[in-house]
Amino acid sequence: MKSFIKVMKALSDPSRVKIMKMLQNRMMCVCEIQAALQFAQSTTSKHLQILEDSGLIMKKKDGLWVNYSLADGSENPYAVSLIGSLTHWLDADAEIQVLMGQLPDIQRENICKK
Amino acid sequence: MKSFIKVMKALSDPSRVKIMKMLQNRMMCVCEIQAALQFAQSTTSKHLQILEDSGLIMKKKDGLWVNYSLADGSENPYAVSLIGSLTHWLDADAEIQVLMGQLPDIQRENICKK
DNA sequence: TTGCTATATCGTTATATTGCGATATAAAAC
DNA sequence: GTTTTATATCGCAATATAACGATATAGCAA
Repeated sequence: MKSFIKVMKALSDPSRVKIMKMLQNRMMCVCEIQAALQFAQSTTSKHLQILEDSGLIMKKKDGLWVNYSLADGSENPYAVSLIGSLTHWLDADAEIQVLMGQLPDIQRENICKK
Repeated sequence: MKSFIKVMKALSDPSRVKIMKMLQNRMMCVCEIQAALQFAQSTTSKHLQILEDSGLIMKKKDGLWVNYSLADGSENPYAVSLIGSLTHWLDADAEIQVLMGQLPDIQRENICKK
């Protein structure tokens, strides 16, 4: 029950769902996600932590960057199913489409390392 | 997005998930659900309202009783999918098994009409 | 070493959620 | 009509969540 509730809670926030949809497209570092969602860095980091803790996403350090991507699902069986469903879900959603449209312009080279 | 979030929020509470699992077994009135969950009547009613509003369950009046059952899913496409997944999910969960075990003893004839 | 950059964590505030008891509504019985 | 019963709604307290800024940590560069 606990792991199920964790996945559901993680996906009951629109911002976290947006993160899932972006990661479905490609792996991203924290500052890219932050730029896409227009959130403070601490807020972005916390959302990512909740998603990771539920087994929906995973992280991989690359020097100074931390790259987040969709989890393979080995952590939480309910996460596998939801990740799969989310693949087709919400593609027609207006908010998601706007977000996806600006995704190509969000690259860590342009955002970080000022 | 909004209807998706509604379903996820509805299912991020253990008590509401329990209600879903019970209704998967059979239709129930409010006082039966209240007895099963050991909640105040107002609390039970509120949970049911949240589930109904998300399109996960539906109600049917029968005189003084209001019978709740799983929705057919015409209200919310995400609800259909989750109702389907929940059919097999959590059957092995300890809390759910205890609840299901005491379900046969919970009948409106024994609970209401004191 | 010192600085700089990306990310994580802490502390706080505003809002949302969950529970309750009290009250209101609706339908049946008297 | 009044009473009874099942359910819904209201108002409140306790807790959880989501946002922020400030600070801490980790890794590269000089």
